[in-house]
Formats: sequence, C-alpha cells, structure tokens
Amino acid sequence: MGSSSVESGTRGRTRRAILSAAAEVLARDRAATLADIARAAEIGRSTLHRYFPDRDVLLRAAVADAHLVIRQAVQDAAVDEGTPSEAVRRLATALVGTGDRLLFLYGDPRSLGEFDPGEDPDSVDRMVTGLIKRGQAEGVFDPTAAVEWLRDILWALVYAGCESARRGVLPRPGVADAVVRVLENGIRGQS
Amino acid sequence: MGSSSVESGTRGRTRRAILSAAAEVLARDRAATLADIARAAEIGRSTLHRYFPDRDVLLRAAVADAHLVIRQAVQDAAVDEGTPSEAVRRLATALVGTGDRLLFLYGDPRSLGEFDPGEDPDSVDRMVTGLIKRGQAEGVFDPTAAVEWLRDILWALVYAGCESARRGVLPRPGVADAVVRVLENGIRGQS
DNA sequence: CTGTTTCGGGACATCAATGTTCCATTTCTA
DNA sequence: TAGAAATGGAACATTGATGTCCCGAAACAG
Repeated sequence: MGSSSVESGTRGRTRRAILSAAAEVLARDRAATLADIARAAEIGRSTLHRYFPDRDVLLRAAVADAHLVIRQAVQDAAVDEGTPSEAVRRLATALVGTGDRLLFLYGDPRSLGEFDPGEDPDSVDRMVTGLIKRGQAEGVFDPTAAVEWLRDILWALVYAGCESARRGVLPRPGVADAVVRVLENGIRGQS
Repeated sequence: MGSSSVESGTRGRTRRAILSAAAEVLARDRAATLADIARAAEIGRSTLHRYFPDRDVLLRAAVADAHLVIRQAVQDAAVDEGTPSEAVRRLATALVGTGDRLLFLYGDPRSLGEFDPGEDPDSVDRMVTGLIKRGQAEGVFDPTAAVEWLRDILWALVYAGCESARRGVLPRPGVADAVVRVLENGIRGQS
C-alpha cells in the first residue's frame, strides 16, 4: 500500500486535528492531560494513543509540527528581500499568524536545545538572526546590541502580541502592526 | 508563645528557603516535582510537607510570595516620582532584580485572575498602569496605544531580559538598561 | 452493497507523584 | 548542658495519569 508519506486522507486529517489540538491546549496549560487533548481534538483517548503511542511521542511530534509550521511561515516571509523594516513587518505578520503553535513552542522547554539529532540545525533561527544582522549592518537596527538579544526581543514581542490578542487586549488584525511599531519605535509617543 | 506572625527564626528561614527554591525550580519547569523543590531547597521532602501540607498550598504560597516580592520592588521604584522615563528605568531595574520570582509568576497561569479573594486587588497592576497612563498623558509614551498593551510589552521585555540574562545572552548588570533602551527606542540604530 | 478501516469507550494493569506517619538524629535555645 | 524544636529519611497507602487490550459501531472504499 501507500508509502509512509501517503496518509489515507482520514488518517491525515485526524493526525492534523490532534497536533493542532495539542498545540492549542498545551499552549494554555503545559500540564494538560492526554484526555484534555483528546477532548479538544474531539476524538477518543484510545484513538489518540493509536496515533501517538505515548505522551513523549506526542510531545515530540507536536514540537516538530509547530516548528514546521513556523519555519514555513518564516520562509514565506521571504526575509532576505526588501528593506529590513519591510522584512521584519512581513516576519511579524507571518509569526503572529501561527498563533497557538508559537505560544506552545515558545513556552516549551523542549524547544530549546533538544531537537532531534539529524534534524535541521534550526534554519528558523538562522533566517531570523540573518535578518537581524542585515538590519544591523545597514544601521537600521542597533548595531551595538547582541544579535541574540535582538532576536529574543523579537520573539518576546510576537509572543506578547499573540497572548494579548488571545485575551482580547489587541484586535486580531493589527497585532502585527502593534508589534512592529514597538520594534521600530519603542513605546514612545511620536515626539 | 509567638503570635502567628512570629516565626521561630529557624522556621522563617526554612520557609523562605522553600519559597525561594520553589520559584527557582518552577520558573524553569512548571511540572517540577515536590521532590525536585525539596532538593533545591536542600531539605527533606517530609520537611517540605511539614511547611506546606500539599502541592496546592505550596503553589498558592509561592505565588503570593512572588507577588509580595514584586509588589515591594515596584513600591521601592517610587513610580510616581520623576519623569516617566526615569520611573520606567527604576521600575525595570527593580523588576529585573526580582529574578526567578518574576519568571515564575509571569509564567504561571494561576497568576492571572486567580488571586485569593479578599486580597489586594492587584496594586502592582494599578501602579504600573498608572505610570503608563501618566507617560501617555505627558506624551512620552504613545497615547494612541491601549494601556494594557503597553503594560504587556513592559512585562514581556522585562521577562525576556531575565531569561536572556539567565542564559548568558545578556550580562547580568545592564539587563535593565537593555530593556529600557528597547522600550524607549525600539531596536533601531541611533538613526 | 460488502468487506475493510477507523473509531469510541470501557475494563484493566502500571507507574510515578503525592500525602501520611513514625522515629532516630541533629540543631536550636534557655 | 538539658529540654524542646526541627529535621531527614524510610515505609506505606492513595491517587490520578498513562498505556494496553478488546469489541461493537460507524465511516469509508471498492
């Protein structure tokens, strides 16, 4: 029958539903139960075990999935093109669009440093830091700050934007704008 | 003997050690075990149960303690005095100084909305948002942005600063400066 | 329509974290 | 130093999450 990458259609849909539900639930409570996740995915707990034998496998898959979605978003942002400012705007928009996946991945200790060996050595980070370095080289971003620090700021603000949107503090559209404005001008008035 | 608030000296010290260890451990792993916390506090697990009957009690106490420490820090920052910029600088410095407590409290779902009834209706938030409003009124902070959003940014950046310091991305002293610089100018170069 | 696949949910065993109790030992304190 | 307070650690019961198995029902594919 199908090679390993050919899902029966039903299986693929169910699998995606589980991974999506996992990100959604775990983003809000890292200690959530497998039963919680199954409920959110609207499937039976036994079905969940059918797809992911144990919790650890599910978590790794969820991390990998979130990572994949985010990497795709970053790639689509075409971070090498245009001015750094434009690129950052596209990047922020794309990242905000990944929603729960980002909240989940960013808030997971597993996401830092514990990638499956043999996997991509974090092309996401390369693309993001690449953009930042380019911006620094062009004098658009503070060249005296450490690249890692600026990267952390970017993630922190995107994260805050997603959270604030989730809580209704910010209107869904406009989150990216708000984040970019802070990145570019801080919180100051238009002095 | 002592009224309820008079700890025997030893008891007070042990209690503080537990709460401090709890914040430290839970800041890094919310699913940490009571045994982990006891180990970090360098006490026996049974001693921990002697001070905090069950996990829930400990968690509430840890949240209350962290909240107290942070409130004290905010108060010490005398946020009503001087220019908003000066006040924000003092505030950021004070918050960064609370370290693990802030990382723990900020990263805990319990910290949002689930305060013990009859407790202070969050004077911390009142002081912080008060400062932000003052800054907006004086045109120093963007008056078109929602107060809650600016507040969230402040916390997110302070949080990021603590995290980056913990990972060695930023030098311990200078974290507050870095945070304030971003708040005031964003990440741009000195144009 | 029929055989196959997938599903839901119950029953059950397992396991790790938790909470309790007890006692010998160490540490305070008067 | 002697009595009191606090501690650590072992032993044990409990509990909730987890993982496994199984079977009747529903969805799907040909």
